[in-house]
Amino acid sequence: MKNTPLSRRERQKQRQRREIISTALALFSEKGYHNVSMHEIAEKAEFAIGTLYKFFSNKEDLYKAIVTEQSEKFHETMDTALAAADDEIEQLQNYIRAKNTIFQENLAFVRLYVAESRGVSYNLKAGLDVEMRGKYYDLLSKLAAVFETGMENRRFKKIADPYHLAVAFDSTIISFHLLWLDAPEKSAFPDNPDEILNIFFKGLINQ
Amino acid sequence: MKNTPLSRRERQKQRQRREIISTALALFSEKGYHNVSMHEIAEKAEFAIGTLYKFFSNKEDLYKAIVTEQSEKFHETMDTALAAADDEIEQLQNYIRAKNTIFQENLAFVRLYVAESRGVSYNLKAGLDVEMRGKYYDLLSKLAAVFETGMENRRFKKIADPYHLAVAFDSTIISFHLLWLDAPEKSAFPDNPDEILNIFFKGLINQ
Amino acid sequence: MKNTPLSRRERQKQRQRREIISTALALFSEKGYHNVSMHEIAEKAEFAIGTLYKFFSNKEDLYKAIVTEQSEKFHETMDTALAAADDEIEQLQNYIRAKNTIFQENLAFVRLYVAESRGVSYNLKAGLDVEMRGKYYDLLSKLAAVFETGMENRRFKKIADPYHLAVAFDSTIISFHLLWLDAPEKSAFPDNPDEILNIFFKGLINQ
Amino acid sequence: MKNTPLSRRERQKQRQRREIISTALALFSEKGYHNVSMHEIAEKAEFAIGTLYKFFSNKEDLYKAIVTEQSEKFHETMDTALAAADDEIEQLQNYIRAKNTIFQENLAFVRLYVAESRGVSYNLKAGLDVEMRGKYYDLLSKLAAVFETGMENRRFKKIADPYHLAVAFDSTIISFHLLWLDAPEKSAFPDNPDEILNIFFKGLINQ
DNA sequence: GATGAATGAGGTTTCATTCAT
DNA sequence: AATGAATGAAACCTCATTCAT
Repeated sequence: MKNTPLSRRERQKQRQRREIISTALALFSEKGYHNVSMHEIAEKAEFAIGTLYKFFSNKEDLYKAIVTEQSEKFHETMDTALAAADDEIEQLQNYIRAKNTIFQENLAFVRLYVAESRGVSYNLKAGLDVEMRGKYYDLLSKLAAVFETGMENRRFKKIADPYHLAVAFDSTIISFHLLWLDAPEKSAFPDNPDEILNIFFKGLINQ
Repeated sequence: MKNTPLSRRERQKQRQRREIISTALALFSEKGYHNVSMHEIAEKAEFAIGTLYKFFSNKEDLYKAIVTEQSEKFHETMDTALAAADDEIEQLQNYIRAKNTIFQENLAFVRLYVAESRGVSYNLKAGLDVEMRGKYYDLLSKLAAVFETGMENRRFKKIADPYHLAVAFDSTIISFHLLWLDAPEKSAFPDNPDEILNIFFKGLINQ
Repeated sequence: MKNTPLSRRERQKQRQRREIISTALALFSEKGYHNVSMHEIAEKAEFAIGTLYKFFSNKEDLYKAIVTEQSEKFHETMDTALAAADDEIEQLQNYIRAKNTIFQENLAFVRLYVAESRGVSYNLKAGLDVEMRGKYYDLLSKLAAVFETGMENRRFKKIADPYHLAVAFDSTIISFHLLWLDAPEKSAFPDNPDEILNIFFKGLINQ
Repeated sequence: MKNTPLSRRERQKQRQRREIISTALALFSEKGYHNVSMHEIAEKAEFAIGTLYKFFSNKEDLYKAIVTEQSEKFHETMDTALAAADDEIEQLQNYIRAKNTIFQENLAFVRLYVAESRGVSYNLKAGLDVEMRGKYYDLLSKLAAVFETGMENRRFKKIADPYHLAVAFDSTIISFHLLWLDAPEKSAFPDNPDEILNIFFKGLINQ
């Protein structure tokens, strides 16, 4: 991460930027974009309102910075997870585990991410939206490729279109997460990937 | 509760109420809760602003009314679908078909519903949230019961916890819908339930 | 002025509009556009801030309304003055008198008008400026026509370009007004047009 | 007052001060006082914002410095022009020429000066205003003295009060300048003083 | 002495809600 | 009972000014 040694000034600036982003993320995630005022963010982050505007030219810009930054982190992690194995089943296990980790470490962001990538995002004047969805579709395609390769390998049966499988697989993971978030008592956090893998691997029908 | 036929006055009032709700739904769904003003709703519905406040005591109340009303309609339909067959596979087919129909007939609401049921509802100062989730969990339980019964019947293999299966099944359907909504060119609308059923029924692994 | 009989509502609205314009004019004229806040106008006019925005969609709009309205009144009066006589000297006398009257009756506006039509108006995002200057040049042209006709009649000598004469004549009147406004003790208000006429009519040089 | 040669330090300071003033003048003149920020001035002048405040205690102070400095230069030039001849007609010619030169060499300032001397100075919390007007009236008095002397000499006819003549004469010159500034195509720049002199010297009326 | 990051008062504008008619 | 004019709290954002380094 350390590329060029930053001046003390520069490091201080980066720290402040992260401070603002982190405060804003917490508030947005808790109350929603429209229910958080710039004053509130400034106050909680212990900066003057003007300082926020030195870092982000307006509220939307701050929001986009949060989403972009985290989304990049997320997609990097997921890509790495898929690339860390050759075996398709291992790849799927990695995928689940990576998503679990991200989910647990960024609970605040998860809400925003879900809102943006799957839910309804009128808040943003397009652009961000489009970009994020693009990345999400890329990830789904990579996941689909795992299924496809597995089918070519004869490790997997050709039970459905690989892209559809990817959609089903990913949405199932997310659902488990959200379910747990909503009502931790209703289901254990799917720490062990096997429960999900079973659903897709074993086949429900008794022939 | 009072089943006496409604007076003309009363019927007129109901009609107006529905008119407002329908206009508000269209606008909220198109632009998002925070980007629609009460004035805009009043104008499009051709009522005076004061009239809106005769029916709904504030903006949030109107929003809740929309969500509640539609959500009731939705859950009734889904319950009926599950109850319309004894055979578990038929029940699952009905479930998919009912969800497809609702999705297509209430595209405007779907956006709101997804936002609400998926855990991303900052808009509401809690309360509604809880109630809707409760209903949603009830539905998931009924779906889980189908899987459970199927397992007891030996129609289904015990590959996973029935409730988890319900979550996976339902979220997969929703994902297909949202995927199609987002990018109709990327996937056909899942009119035929078989694609989804295959994913869960056949089992991916080649033994 | 009374074209169609206005409803009481409509008349009330017009009265309020005039009230706002008049308050804003007084404040702008006293302190300058940038030194008057919308809150200040609202308070002095005894309206809520929101009410101002019902009448004028923003601060600039209010400003333009003032300037446009008064400028129209001004140019109408001046046109009428020139048209009210055939005799060129009478026309010039009328011109002076009309300007005197307007000046005295609209002292507050005079400052703004001068600022806009002659001074430097960065305040406004063009448009208004252009239009007002256009009208002012039209008036100067009409005044020039009086000089030209007079020359053709042989009532006037061809001592200079008629348009230049018009400019000199008009600016002299304005200067007298402003001089008086600034320092009433330094010069009597030029109620009697003869002093100005003498300057242009009699010729300074003793041959 | 201290005429000792300035230290290098002192000279450097003067140079910086002039640099700031000149940059600010350019910006104020281009966009207007209220549409130029101290940051913008600092940046364009290549000083830190704090440095500006070392030279001028606030924005208004900077503005006053510009106006005062230029106005002194202006009045010196005009005084010199009037003093450079004994013959009244020559004096008037000099007056016109000097004003032309100043106008052309200080177009940026002219805009500000006009705003200030013409009575439309809301920008300043009084004070400057009064001083500048005083100087302007002094100049007018000197010009009036030329007319008065000319009348006593019998070079000029007593067609009007000398002070009034001075006002008319000066305002006519300014008008020609502004007219040219506004719409160069509508009138040639009055390089040759004769056109203006004719207007006042020859007398319009044919007897 | 110079710097420029930080401040926060104050500006414009929106919009949910009230209430006299 | 319906209306919609009026309200004003509160949002976003700018920028003159200060002061620690």
